[in-house]
Amino acid sequence: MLAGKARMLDVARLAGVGTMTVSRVLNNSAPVSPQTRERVQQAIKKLNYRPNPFARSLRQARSNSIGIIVPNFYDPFFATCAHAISLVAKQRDYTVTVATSDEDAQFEFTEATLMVLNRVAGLAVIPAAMGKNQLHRPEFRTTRIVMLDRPIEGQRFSSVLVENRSGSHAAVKHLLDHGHKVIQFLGLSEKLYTLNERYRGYASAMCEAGLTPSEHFTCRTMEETCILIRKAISGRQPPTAFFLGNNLVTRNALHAFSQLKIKISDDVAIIGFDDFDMADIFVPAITVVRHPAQELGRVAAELLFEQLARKKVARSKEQVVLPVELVIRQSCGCNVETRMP
Amino acid sequence: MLAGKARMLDVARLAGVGTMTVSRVLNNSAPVSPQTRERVQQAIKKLNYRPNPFARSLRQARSNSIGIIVPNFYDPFFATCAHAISLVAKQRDYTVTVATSDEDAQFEFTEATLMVLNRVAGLAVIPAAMGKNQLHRPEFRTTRIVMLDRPIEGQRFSSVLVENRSGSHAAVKHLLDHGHKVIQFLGLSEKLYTLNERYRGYASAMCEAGLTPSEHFTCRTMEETCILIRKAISGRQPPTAFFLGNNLVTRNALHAFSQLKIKISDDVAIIGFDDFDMADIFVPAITVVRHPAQELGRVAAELLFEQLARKKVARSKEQVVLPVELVIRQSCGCNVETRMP
DNA sequence: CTGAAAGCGCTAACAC
DNA sequence: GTGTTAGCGCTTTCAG
Repeated sequence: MLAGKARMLDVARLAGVGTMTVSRVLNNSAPVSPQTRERVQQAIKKLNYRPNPFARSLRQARSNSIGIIVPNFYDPFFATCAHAISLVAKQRDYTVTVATSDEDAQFEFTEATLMVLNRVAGLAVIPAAMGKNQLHRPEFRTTRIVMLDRPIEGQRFSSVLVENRSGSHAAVKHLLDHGHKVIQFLGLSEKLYTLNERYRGYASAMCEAGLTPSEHFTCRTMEETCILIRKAISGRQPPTAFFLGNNLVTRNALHAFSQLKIKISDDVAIIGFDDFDMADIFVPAITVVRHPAQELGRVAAELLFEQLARKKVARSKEQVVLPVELVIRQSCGCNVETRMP
Repeated sequence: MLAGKARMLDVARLAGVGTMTVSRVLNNSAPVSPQTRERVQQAIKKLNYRPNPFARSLRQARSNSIGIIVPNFYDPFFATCAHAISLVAKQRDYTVTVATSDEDAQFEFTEATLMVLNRVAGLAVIPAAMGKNQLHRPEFRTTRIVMLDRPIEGQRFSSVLVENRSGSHAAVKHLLDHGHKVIQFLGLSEKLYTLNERYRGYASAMCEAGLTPSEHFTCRTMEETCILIRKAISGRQPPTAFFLGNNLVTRNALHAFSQLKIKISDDVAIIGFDDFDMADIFVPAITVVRHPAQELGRVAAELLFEQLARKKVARSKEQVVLPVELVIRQSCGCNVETRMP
């Protein structure tokens, strides 16, 4: 028998009960006697019955589906988060609809609106960096939303973040322990919450060591980064180490160093925030602060489902902050022996 | 006025028409006089009316949503394809639900079934490599499905592929032009369609040059790859160049070369299939055959929507094959000058 | 514990 | 061109 053809009425007839009893067995929404339940389940199996999700959603005015909005899918970090969220959703028999904001709060708003019109049960969002966030608008008042990676200021939304500051602090401390005195922070944009936090972690470590922080926040392209680094290197107090704010900055910086014939860990030491696929293969292997991307998605999804289980939209916002890990390889100056098979 | 509160009846009353007229204006499903249409549109706007997607789907027995199934999201190639598909879907006012198969045909089947039960209008799939494909089963007879990147043998499904053979042929030809005589092919698995095709392209180029192909198809881990390469290098006819079947193999091989202290382009030349994020930053920069991942997703999505527009499920299968591009950098032995900003 | 009736919001089919 | 009727398949409500 083909799935999706039988209706609830067919099941009810075969089991010799009313449709409501079938519905109750399916949803555990009211007690059903064990014998009746058994008969109904037999009938369901026999007919290969599956409830029609639209009829159900139409009646209940909400679907068994959650929405995910991330800036893009190119950044493996975002892709990994999205994947982790969808794993949890699958586990709970929810489907997932996805959309990307391209870091634009306006697009994010459009996508979120569309999802709400499609009656998603809730939303998991990595908020767009550009523009004014719109998710606090009244039309989302009744929508459960959880933020990942970046919080939204002064709002009701729960969020799951990572230890940006302490992670950066530890990384910079490691560079200081290697004897570096002039360490520069390279960021992507002042608009990004994570970059700002990481800068603070960096700055506090520098200050504690009695050193002056120095930063460039605009490593958006390889060209820009190259120019910035060249200028820094040829200055009066050339940095002997760099702390790179995220994987995009790391990418740009690596390119710049190669262009400028600067040898990493001979000429300068570096540590990046956010691990990436080739970090351990690079020569020298790049020391990084590792983001628990998978965990971030998982926890956010669980938080969302927790909220869905509650009757009312929560007024209080929860914040979960996940630990990060300093993965020491070679670019920091450590001489870690690499394994030979 | 909050969206999603007004019903079609409210609009009809305000406009002084029947609900069917509203429906017709909304769907362009039948002619409506300009004046009436105008009145209806005014009412829609005034009430901020949005049709209820569930009621619509319930009635039409299908949703305005397509499903995407890819092996995983970690591989940027898959993520990019998925993104490109969802862009097209958005353009056509379709929502997208996603799922991953983990390269397992059984999981793929489960996810596809779930999506069909959720009445997706169609499916875009990068078929799982492991296990016997299940998408030809009768329960999918009425489902529009388009395959990307990998076809399914002898089935009714349209697919969008890339020029695996000729791309590989060109890459190997390039290595031959550099004077290499012993070139080895490194693959990931014989189970992967793409790897097999690329091997054929490699082999034909070798044969045409009067040389013997030589391959290893099991570069699944860095350790395995390392052992294979070491053995090859220390053999009687050590390869002076390698052609790497996909980005995972390239990754493993790069790791192995670094472990074995083999200098790329000094000791051996390499070309990889599939561009990757750090390829141009590596020292030396890696020459690759570039996959048009974005294009692949776009074309597949358009093919799918074309099929959706047709009344009946197409019996004939179409195949689109997209060109690839040899991106010459340095690992092949070319001395391409890198730009300085 | 169980069932019958009503109706969620929309559109196909048929009037006019 | 337009309106009326019926019903998609389910669950809420209320009555037993």
